Amino acid sequence: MDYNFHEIEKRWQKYWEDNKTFKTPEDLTNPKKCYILDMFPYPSGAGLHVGHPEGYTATDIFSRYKRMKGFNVLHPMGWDAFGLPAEQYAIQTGTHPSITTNNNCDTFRRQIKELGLSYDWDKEINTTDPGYFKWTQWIFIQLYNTWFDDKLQRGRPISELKLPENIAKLGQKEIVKYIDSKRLAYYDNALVWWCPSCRIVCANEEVMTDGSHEKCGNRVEKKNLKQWMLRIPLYAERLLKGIDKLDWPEGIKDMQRNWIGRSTGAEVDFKIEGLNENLTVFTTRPDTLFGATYMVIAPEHPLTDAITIHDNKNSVNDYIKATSLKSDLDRTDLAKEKTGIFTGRYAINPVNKKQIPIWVADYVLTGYGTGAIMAVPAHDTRDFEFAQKFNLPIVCIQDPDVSDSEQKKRILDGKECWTEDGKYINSSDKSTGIDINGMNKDAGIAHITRWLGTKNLGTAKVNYKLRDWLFSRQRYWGEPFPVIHWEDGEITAMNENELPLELPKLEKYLPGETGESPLSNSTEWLNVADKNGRKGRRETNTMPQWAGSCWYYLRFIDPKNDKIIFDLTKEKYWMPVDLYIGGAEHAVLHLLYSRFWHKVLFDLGIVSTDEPYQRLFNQGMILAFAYETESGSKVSGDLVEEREGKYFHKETGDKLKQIVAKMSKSLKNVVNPDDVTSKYGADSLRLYEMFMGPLDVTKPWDDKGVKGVFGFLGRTFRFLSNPENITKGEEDGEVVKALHHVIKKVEGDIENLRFNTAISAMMIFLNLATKKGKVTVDTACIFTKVLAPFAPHMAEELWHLLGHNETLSYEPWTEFNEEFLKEDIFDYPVSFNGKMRFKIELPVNLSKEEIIKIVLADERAKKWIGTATPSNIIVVPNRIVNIVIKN
RNA sequence: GCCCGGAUGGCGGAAUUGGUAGACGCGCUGGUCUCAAACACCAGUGGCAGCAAUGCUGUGCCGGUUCGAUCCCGGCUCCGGGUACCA
Repeated sequence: MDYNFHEIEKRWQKYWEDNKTFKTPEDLTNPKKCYILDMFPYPSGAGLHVGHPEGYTATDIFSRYKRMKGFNVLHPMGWDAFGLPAEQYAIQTGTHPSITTNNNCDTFRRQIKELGLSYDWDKEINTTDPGYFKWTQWIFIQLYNTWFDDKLQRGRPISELKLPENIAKLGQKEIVKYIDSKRLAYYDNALVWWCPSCRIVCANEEVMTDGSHEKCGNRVEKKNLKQWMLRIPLYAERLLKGIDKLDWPEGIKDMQRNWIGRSTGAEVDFKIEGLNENLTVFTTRPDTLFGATYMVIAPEHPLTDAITIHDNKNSVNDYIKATSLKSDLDRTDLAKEKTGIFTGRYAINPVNKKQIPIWVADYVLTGYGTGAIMAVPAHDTRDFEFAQKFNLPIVCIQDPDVSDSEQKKRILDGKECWTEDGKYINSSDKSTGIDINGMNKDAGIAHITRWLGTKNLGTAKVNYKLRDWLFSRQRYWGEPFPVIHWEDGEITAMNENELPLELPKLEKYLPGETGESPLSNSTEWLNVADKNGRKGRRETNTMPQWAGSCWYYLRFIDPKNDKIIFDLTKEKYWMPVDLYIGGAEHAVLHLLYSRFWHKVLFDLGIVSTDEPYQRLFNQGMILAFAYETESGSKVSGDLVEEREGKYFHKETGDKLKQIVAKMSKSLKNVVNPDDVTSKYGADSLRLYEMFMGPLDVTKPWDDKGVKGVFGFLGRTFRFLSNPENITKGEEDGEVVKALHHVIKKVEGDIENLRFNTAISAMMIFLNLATKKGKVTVDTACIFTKVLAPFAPHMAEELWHLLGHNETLSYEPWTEFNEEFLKEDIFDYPVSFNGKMRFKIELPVNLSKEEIIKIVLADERAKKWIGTATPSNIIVVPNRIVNIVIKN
């Protein structure tokens, strides 16, 4: 029978849809549950890319396998549909973004269904649906009404916030100010990244290291605007600790840890000469205080003006002005030539009472630590560079642990920077009574920190790189904030029963040049009044795209609930997500934001788990072949021709080099899943994407590889669909062994997401079966089930041809039998000095002595031993025999 | 600079993480079928030498540990990802 994949796939897709085969079980008593989630796509106008099916097929295989293993499976799909492209299209054409979005969703849905992915479409969600974003707004209100109790390390309702007595006395305005200062969501002036091209504010995370906007590549600027911010740093410690328990790739965990950027040290107070103020610095190396020869404050530091003495005012102000004009790109420029200016004033080093100059320099950042540092040029590379440039003293206080005596001398003389450990020198002072000379780093830090504490000069302190999350965008196509700014300055959140707050229809979608969102054009929507006639204005910013994707996995559990965000019993049953697969580009942002919201919801008793995603896996990118000339210029794919495995330019005839690059329109090497499906079928596309290589690595698409798996599927179908090949009665022993081997291999590989080797094992089995010419019905059925998660359409068809009337989606997975896998004989490799020379078949239960005896008696062994005497013979049972001969 | 990851045939990749390197697939070569091609099927395929048996060599480079190293340790080179004046 021919492998008519078009007909087979269409028929089974219809069957699954008509029968709602993949409807999520309602019965929540099955203790085996599995929540398998994909990172839901942004439905772009271009349709599905071959990168999408990679992750989707992986979760689909896992889902289908778990169903056969008797699990209740939740496997949903939806659309992260707020976003800039639909809005920009609206600006150009006037088409409402919801129309564009719905069209794109239709395309995506059709394409995904054509891949035979086993989603429960009754659970489909769309972040732009008011029934969905009602609850996004609702969560924002929860954040607004939550404060973080530092002692208990958890979020609590704002109603439980106790007012300090001194605040309570100050009156309503100060009380509100105090409460607002504790809310997880707050509204404030913020120096923000502004993309003049997109006319939009960007989060720190959306600005690339070269100062360009992630979305459009144009350069961003700083702008001071009123913005909504979320206090994610309060959860830094929880977010950091939570990472340890997660079954995530170590690399991703490291990236999150680095992003959170915890560092321990101390805050130290320095007295300022002639000012009744302390200058507080944060340092990770309080032990190096004796080497602190100057101090630096950020240009934006609040004390800058007070510290600068009269004579230096002009020069310092000029410097501050110059740095503020610098874009951050220049400020973090590669050259990083340090600049700075002396304030004219001195601080007192607490450990030795020495006067040290205070400088202003932009290599000290205002947003980290206290915005001021003590500079230890001998042991910090940045300070060293600065001190050299401005001729500031460099005092070495650690005897470097280096063997090179010249280098050692340079370091001791302050001519070279030493950042490693070493025993302290020059680190004692009679007037203060401290002496850490001879100690090493750990002891020194502990000693000095303790001393600072007892003298009230400083305290141990932990700092994080993680900053407040800028949460508003000057955009139309996003969730409106459920808040009102009243004319008297009060800000209130809307009542939960007034949600959702929908977007107004607009004539024009273009944002203002000044940073005003397009919503400010909609006066009717914008202006409100309360029952007392007090006038107010709605927030014109909208939420960033992260908002909808921060919690969608929760709504999937109960997507149609219009009474509450989700049913708590259902949440308790399904959470946490057991497997989450998506691209590594979300390693920090989405996953960190999402974990933050989840923890807040957990603290408020809304969710039952502390972490949302128990197991995470990142699929690698799929690249494509591209071609370039010897000089390295790229050649479009349609201008390349292949001759005898070599590549040439069709027009110039030049020899071309095959390289691997991202798929791009300009290189004409974009692979469209629709083309692959129509040529080879969805099962082939699925199988190829899984067979290309390990799921997590980047790998190039190769059309010829699709043909390979297509051939395998064709052979499988032709063999198993032919009744002549299917027999009754006892199965051949070798086939039984191979069958159980493939069951075991596939099972283990699916659990570990190693689909490429699972497929290879199935190929090996089929090769054996075709060689044998026939298999029993039982074997055919079992192998069909093994294949089912990977090539579900064909497996259903075979299952049907083998005499079944129902879907095999819930057929119990056949457990492999270890008995069948046992070997009686092992083919021992015999090696001499580690080099394999010949093999010898021996029963598996022989003793070492017996093995040695038989091997040494072998003619081939005699040849290799010759006249020598083996000095040692190593026998590893059922592994190897190694004979050691010394010459 | 710092933090991760990687380097195995012509290509994608396997190897129970110390025990037969190159599974499986692609490509290539030869053959069967065909008027021919495509499809399908059979055989071969790391490199070098040899008609062959077989031998030598081989997992980015240098060195080490070991009876034995793709795997462990030390030192490099190159490639990919993240991040960056975070004190």
